[in-house]
Amino acid sequence: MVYARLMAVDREHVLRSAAALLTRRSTATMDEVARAAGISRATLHRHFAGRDALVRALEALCIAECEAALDAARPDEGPAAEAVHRLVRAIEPSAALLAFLYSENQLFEGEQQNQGWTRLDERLTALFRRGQESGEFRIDLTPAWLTEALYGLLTSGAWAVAEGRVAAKDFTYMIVELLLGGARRTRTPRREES
Amino acid sequence: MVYARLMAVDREHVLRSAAALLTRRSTATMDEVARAAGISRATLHRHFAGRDALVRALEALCIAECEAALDAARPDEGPAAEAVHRLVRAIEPSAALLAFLYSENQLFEGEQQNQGWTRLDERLTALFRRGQESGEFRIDLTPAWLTEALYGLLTSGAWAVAEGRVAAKDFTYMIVELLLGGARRTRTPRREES
DNA sequence: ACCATATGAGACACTGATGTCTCATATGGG
DNA sequence: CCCATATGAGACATCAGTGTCTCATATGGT
Repeated sequence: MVYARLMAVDREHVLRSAAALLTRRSTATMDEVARAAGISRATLHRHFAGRDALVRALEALCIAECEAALDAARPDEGPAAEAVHRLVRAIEPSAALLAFLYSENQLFEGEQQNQGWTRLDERLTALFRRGQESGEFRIDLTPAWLTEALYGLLTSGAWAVAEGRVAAKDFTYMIVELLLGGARRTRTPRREES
Repeated sequence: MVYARLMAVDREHVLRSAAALLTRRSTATMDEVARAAGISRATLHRHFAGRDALVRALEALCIAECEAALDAARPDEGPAAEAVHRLVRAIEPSAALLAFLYSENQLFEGEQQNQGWTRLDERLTALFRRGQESGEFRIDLTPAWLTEALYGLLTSGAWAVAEGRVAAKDFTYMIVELLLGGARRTRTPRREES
């Protein structure tokens, strides 16, 4: 297997372009995915057994990215609010892919869904819980709901940016400010801007 | 056409059960949709030319419901925050259907998408803008983003309830409080509870 | 130059869903 | 009772996407 380097098509690039395409049109065909990656359908099939395998690979990629973002955000350090801010900033590049997978609800109805999601949920939930216990966050919104809401805002944000309704540079700010501060005008409007 | 009353299958019921099913499994087949409504596939086809027509009908239904909810919420009366609260409460029964259509992004990529959505967007945007001009809402989050975020939170909320992660009775409270007040604990924690 | 491997192009069968049709039956008004 | 209509069941062709295969060609080490 010294010839492994002959593999001109790198899996990473294929997954990237597939993510970019499926984010826009979630019903794109395998042929379109292949062409978007600049390869033939046959080659695509050689790397990913089928559409299902491709989506699973994207799922794994997204989970890995989200976990990496979570690691980089150091969720256990400093004020929870700032940790959330770091997290959103770190997860932004993965938001579009997350939005695609979020709408692929068939991923979660099977008997054996990727346990990576529940691990992510737990870590996010823990972050919000920490914020509650430290007195930073209100306690009448459950950590589970805050986690779910974060997912929702990330997907909405990705969509809004893709549609041109929100400037890409405002992505993090809009999400963090809404998630933490809400729309009501009462206190600490800005600050901790990047 | 005196025999119109012979129509045993009422369109409304079919749309309702289709919405309920597609909300859970967005890839449900026409046969499943028919069976869920208690009719045969042939009859379903007699009422809706095809799957596309069915989704379009659901889209129209959802838009009508949302507009009715918006009307009932009296978005131009009283404080904008309370209007938002009334709106979310009124739109709650349609949230699941909204979530389904929201993920059906093919609806928005065609050249001629239902203009009802843009009308809804405009009315929601106007509500948030009114809140900003009255000094209730902060001005650094654009009305367009607040509108998009509301959609996102509604779909997340519907999903969370369906998954059992959030109690159905908390739906409105969780969404309104997060959208208006955010997660940060600083001021006016509860109040204006239903 | 040689050779192993990866790729592209295309053909092919298969599958699942869709849309259309027919016919028998049930329903309800006249 | 008669008849118009709606429905259910099923057959049927169609179609798009998928997965598999073959073969010719390109690529890049040796």
